[in-house]
Amino acid sequence: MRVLRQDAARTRHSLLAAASEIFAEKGFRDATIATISKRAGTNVAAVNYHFGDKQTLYREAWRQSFRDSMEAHPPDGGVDPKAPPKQRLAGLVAALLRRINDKDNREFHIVYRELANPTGLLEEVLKEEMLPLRRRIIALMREVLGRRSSETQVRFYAISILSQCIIPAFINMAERLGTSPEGESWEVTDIEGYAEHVISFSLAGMAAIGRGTKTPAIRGTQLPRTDQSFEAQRSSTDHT
Amino acid sequence: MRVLRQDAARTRHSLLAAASEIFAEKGFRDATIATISKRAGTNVAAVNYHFGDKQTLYREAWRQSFRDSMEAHPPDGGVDPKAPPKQRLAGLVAALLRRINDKDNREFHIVYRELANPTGLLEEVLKEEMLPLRRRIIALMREVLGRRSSETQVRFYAISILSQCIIPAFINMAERLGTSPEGESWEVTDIEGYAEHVISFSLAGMAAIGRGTKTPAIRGTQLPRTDQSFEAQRSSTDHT
DNA sequence: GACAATTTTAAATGGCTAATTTAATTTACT
DNA sequence: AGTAAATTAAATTAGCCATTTAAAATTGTC
Repeated sequence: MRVLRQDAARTRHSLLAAASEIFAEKGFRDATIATISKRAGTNVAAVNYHFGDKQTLYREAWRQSFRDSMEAHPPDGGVDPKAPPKQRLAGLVAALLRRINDKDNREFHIVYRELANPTGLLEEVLKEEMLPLRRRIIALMREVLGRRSSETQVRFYAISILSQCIIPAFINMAERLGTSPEGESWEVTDIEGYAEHVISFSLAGMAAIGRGTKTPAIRGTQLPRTDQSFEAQRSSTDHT
Repeated sequence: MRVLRQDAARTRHSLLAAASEIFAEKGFRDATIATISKRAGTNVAAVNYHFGDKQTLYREAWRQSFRDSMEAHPPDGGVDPKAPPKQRLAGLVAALLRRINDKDNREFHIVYRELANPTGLLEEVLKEEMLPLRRRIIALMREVLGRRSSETQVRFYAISILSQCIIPAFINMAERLGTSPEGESWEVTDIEGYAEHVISFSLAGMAAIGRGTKTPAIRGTQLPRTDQSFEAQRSSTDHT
């Protein structure tokens, strides 16, 4: 009969931790079991002993990172669930920003690399964990916007807000490529300050919906539509 | 003495086109010369004959894609340079959105993969081509916001707008992973409609800056700061 | 404190992929 | 027709890694 041993649990944890780091740094393919077990301070065979194979380790590492991440930054941002919607939205934004930009966040980086080089290994896990987050955001947005707003409006506003929360992390990655000289970087160092900006910016933007379909400011800026954008593009002047 | 031949130019072009596609699909490492030359309809040796090595082909392919992309969607969005700032901003946003989300845009995808798996091969080229874009945006933002706005404010607003333009492309990638069920996708299919939303949303958000430092709506949503966030920079309030 | 299962280890196994070069052949241009 | 340019197929060269095995070490229990 199986007996759980102390040492086993310890190496299992080291492996998970190391795997999260390495997978976040290199993605599934470029991360080698050798590197991972080295950082974990164990033998290569340990991975297959404890997890069966690399793929399982990958999934488990992501799960672990996700749990850690959500625990460190609960999605309500510490705002009372009974607080008014706008305040809860502020909490959500702050939490999201803190979570994604937490330097200890491996989860985001793993997903990021998965997006660029899909392995398909996280499909189920992602579906399972991301959907509730989406529903939470949409529900909150609907509350803030009021029920006169359409489905697409709710989605567009949600996207606008989400995008602002995600981008600092992308910027950080881009900056690591060595683009942009001194003082001309997009990098966001003051996440808390930025969070305040996002909230004030977004609430003001959302308030516009209450003041009629379009603000006067918009009427002046009629979007010039280009020819190809009218009829669903016919493969923009393809030079075959 | 060297003579330029017709066939040479043709295969060179096919190679560039094929390379752009494949590099955009797979990134530098996973793209093989074999695949590229096959799609181009030439022999494997052709790459080395015409470009010397894979790396040069990579750089050239990106350059080509970038040129195509910028030509298809000029950054002013077709708005008269003498038009009022807000209108020019609308043009810039529309152009950016169209450019990034053009299904023929390889450039963006190549950079995207480069971010996840950096090769360092595009460093110079990127620096060279992206900086002017950044400066253009910042200058325009400063114009729209007026000169009472601080450096950080200008940057934050620019980031807010940029993020909204970039995200649809990221969403598309994420959706390709097969996450999110029917009708619960973040995907943006109507780019033109979304562009209008971004502009109205953002102009309203920016208008808030004129109405005092904070709108009444914000005062109610005091951000609960976490311990580690206090110390953090107070650069968000510096009116330079 | 010895036994048996659990865990760790070092070394070996097996398998796969790809850029680049060469030398021969074909093509295009004068 | 002749020659340099361009294409081709095949060979060359190079690298890297997950997993398994069998033996050694450890842990917990009786």
